[in-house]
Amino acid sequence: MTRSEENYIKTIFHIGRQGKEAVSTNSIAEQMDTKPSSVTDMVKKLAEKDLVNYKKYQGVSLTEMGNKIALGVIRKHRLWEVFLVEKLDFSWDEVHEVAEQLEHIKSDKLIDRLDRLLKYPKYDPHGDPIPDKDGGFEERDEILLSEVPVGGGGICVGVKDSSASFLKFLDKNNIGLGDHIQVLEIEEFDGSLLIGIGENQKQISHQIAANLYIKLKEE
Amino acid sequence: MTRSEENYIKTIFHIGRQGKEAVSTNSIAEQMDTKPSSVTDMVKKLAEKDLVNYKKYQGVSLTEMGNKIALGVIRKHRLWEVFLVEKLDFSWDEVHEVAEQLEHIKSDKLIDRLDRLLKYPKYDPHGDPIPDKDGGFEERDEILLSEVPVGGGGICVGVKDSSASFLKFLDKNNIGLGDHIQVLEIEEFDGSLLIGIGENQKQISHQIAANLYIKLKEE
DNA sequence: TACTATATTTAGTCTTAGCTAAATATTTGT
DNA sequence: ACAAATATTTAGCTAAGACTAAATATAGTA
Ligand SMILES: [Mn+2]
Ligand SMILES: [Mn+2]
Ligand SMILES: [Mn+2]
Ligand SMILES: [Mn+2]
Repeated sequence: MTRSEENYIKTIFHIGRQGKEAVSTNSIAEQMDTKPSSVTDMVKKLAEKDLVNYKKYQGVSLTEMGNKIALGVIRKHRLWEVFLVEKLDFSWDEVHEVAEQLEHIKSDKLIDRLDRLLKYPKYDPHGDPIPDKDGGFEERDEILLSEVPVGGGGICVGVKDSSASFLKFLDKNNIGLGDHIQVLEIEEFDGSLLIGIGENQKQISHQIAANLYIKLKEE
Repeated sequence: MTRSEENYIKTIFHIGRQGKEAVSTNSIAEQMDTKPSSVTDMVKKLAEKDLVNYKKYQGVSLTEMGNKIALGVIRKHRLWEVFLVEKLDFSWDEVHEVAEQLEHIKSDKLIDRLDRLLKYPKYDPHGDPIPDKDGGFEERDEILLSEVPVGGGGICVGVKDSSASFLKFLDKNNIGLGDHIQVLEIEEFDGSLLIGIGENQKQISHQIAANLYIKLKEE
């Protein structure tokens, strides 16, 4: 597997998660910041290697093998992100780019030992689950803060948008993973929310709420 | 800098160390397991970028800039090797291949933090010095065990050949960095040596002795 | 249903980094 | 000093992975 092939497979996996129809050529091109024609070329090569199912004009989906590889790359990406934060004191908005490179390093032993060093973490710094060696996931049932009704609440366990700008914004506003959040009011006018976070209260836009995952309080 | 360019620069640096004439096309090709014609192509490109001095048929040498880059890559390589051994319990014969990949990861912050995590090591697992951020070296005055006269000795501080097979051989024979070694006898016939190592005595071939660096006892 | 807009593929080109075979320069031995 | 051996470069080819422009298929709409 070349670096480029791995990036395609990973992208197809990510797009495929939400909405389970076949993934379109254009959506891959957009996500990878490349051109549709380049995608077509690569997709043909991946189909040749039995990593994707592909029928001209009908989009593409991962085969069993492709899925396995995607999960392997994602595992590496997220473990490296944990490493950068836990061992090298990177902040959560700095890790993605570096992990994008590190995810392509080839050594099973390296990744197993890294996993051990980090004490087998289940989630990465953005709250995304880390597949285990066999591709097994920890599915957490979580809900976007924007879906929580007034009076409800829970613990903030992840972000949907993990762009540096969003993450920095959260830092600036003292919102982080592990925080207890209550929805106190929802504004009719613009959908903004008044939330209780720890001891404090804050007004946040709908946009923000739509990018925070909440694990509802067990009852 | 592409990965390939970095590898060429690094190789030119290493060959240039021993014997300070210009480095020949063929020697680069041999070292990199590639063809002389490919080397010529790449060397032209590097000359274009002012990383090497190159005159047709006259060999090649690194410019100031090329030297800087070589030292940067070597620094990364050796720091990663230390990381693998110290933090992930790799053995010294397993680290090279992985470091060969890791040395091309691009992030100044990453390498600085790694350096800090490892407590600013001065030498890698094979006893090779690690350049600091500015390319500064710790030159140690060391000598091959094969050059030590009978009666002399010191501490084993490095290996010249760091192939896995040699390193495994040393492990098997309980010879490692930090060991105190005395030359007790040198056999006329085949140049083999009787050495005192710690409390024990051992017979080793000239070949072995010619690949162990010794720091002579201060007097 | 037919026309138009959009999505996708094809054809042809480019760059990087390799290769082989042939040409040319340098070095060595007599 | 010169011929032979060796080293190096040039010329031309290849594959991966991109791109643009043109062709074609699909989808949406009147
Ligand atoms: Mn990431
Ligand atoms: Mn990547
Ligand atoms: Mn992440
Ligand atoms: Mn080393």
